Amino acid sequence: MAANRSKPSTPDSEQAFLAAYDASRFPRPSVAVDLVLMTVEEGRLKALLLRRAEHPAKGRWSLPGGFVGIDEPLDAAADRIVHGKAGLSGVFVEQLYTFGSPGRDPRTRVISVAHFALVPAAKLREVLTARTAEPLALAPIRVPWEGEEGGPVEALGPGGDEPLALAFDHAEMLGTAVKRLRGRLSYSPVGYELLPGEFTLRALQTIHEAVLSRKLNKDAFRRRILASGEVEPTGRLEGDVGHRPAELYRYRRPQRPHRRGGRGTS
Amino acid sequence: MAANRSKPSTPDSEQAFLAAYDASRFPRPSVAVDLVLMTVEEGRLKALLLRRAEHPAKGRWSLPGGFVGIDEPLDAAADRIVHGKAGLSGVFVEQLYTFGSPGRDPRTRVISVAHFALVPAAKLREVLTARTAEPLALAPIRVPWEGEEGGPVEALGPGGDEPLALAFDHAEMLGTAVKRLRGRLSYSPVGYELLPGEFTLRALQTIHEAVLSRKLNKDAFRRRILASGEVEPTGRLEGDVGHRPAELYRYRRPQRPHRRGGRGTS
DNA sequence: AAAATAGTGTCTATGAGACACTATAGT
DNA sequence: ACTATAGTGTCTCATAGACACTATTTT
Repeated sequence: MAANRSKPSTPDSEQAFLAAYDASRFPRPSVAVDLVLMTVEEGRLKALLLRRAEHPAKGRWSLPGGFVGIDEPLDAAADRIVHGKAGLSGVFVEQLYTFGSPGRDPRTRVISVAHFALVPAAKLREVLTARTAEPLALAPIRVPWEGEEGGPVEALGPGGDEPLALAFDHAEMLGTAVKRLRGRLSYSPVGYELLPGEFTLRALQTIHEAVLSRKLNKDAFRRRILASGEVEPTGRLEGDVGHRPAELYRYRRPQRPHRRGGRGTS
Repeated sequence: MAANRSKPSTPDSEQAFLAAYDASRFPRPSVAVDLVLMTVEEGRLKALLLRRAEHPAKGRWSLPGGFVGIDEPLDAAADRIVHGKAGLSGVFVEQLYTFGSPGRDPRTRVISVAHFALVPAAKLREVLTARTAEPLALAPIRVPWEGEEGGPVEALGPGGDEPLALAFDHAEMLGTAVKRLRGRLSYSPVGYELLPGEFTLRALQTIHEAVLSRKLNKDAFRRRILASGEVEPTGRLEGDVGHRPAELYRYRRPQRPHRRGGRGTS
């Protein structure tokens, strides 16, 4: 095992063990936060990527991220990336998984606490049009597995077919995010985070279908959503659609289900 | 924000951002792994705790843990704690959540990647009897919330009613572990990790009931488990039970569903 | 009027809870 | 024989898929 050399000779002793791992006497890793900013646009699941202009992994595409400040909570770091990098606010952010293989970053030992964020397509698209100077892309995700099997996924280029070269272990991070999102969708009202304030049930269904990569039954979907009580009709109808307009609904937030962590910092 | 002082004056630039966070120029946190070793014994969910003999949090009870070696993968560190601290092998270990509030450890900034592990009661009880020198306890967990609501939980003393004083944010870690375990149980064959190789369906049901903190329907439970194909009869019967003995079953591992992380390292 | 999608009613298949019943080892 | 639990068969209820049908707006 990798840690044997730093292990004391009395491995059964808690005190000796902790003492041997005295934080000030051993090298510490860097800790970063990476963000999987996801949306659904044109019926496809997409994620925000950034082309790396510098080494390491120069020219490859990576998730937005940054190192965690020594006095900064993890969720504050995640919010900082979301705000600073993308100018977004009020989006759903949740901790995802921590990636810590030695060698995942060639510079030094970097442990990255991946987060995922859900943003309505229009909001995320604004970021791209506002920041044309930066090499940003809203890349469609191709998921090579069914259900919640898991594993790395591909991000596709603007053509929509050729996969992009991803930096570090970011294909795995993306895959973990998709897996989590699929799991959430089944029992958690997380689809609304990807929609504007008012939406049609058809739009909500499209979100679900894009995330799950499978068609859903229209009738059963409507019944299930309406029965859940998560949604309430606004009385208004969508307009300009060339056919019968659907009613607009809004999400009834039960008690602000956006869990924005906030363990000690604003 | 906590990180503003280390933020460059051009926050829109990815390159400047990363450069400003150059890992070698800023203080790094310590990274630890803490383990929630859980079992079900006498129809109760229990966790392994350790009484801290030294500062900080001297005299309080804490989860077994340790710092992560600079070249050590996170899952290897978790295995090391499980093996070294408890002498256990072949148990189910899974990454849980990363806790990183500044101030959660009074010594220094410590970010802890919590893991949870599932161990059959007999196996975990052996550890306690083998290591009487160490202040270990297998504490019943009292969960003050329903379903998968989440939140901190209490660990109870040997009397089974008075709560133990827990160190750091370990009540939250325990709560997160219970929440995860409850979620898993519904759709993942994780209950078998808490049982010996052969078990009766009644024993499996007891596991489920203890984890979920609610009674389950006997008939529906049997039907569901048998229909799942996760289990196969051994043909043998339990013995010495003062009534009709139940048939013993064993878990049919489909393709070794124990996911033992292993991201790049053996 | 035609096109296109919104929205509703009904039938069916499936899975869980409820309940009653039979089966069997130990005392 | 009695007790306690194992194990089975059947009914009912809730939910999802399938399908047919009606409703309404734009062109």
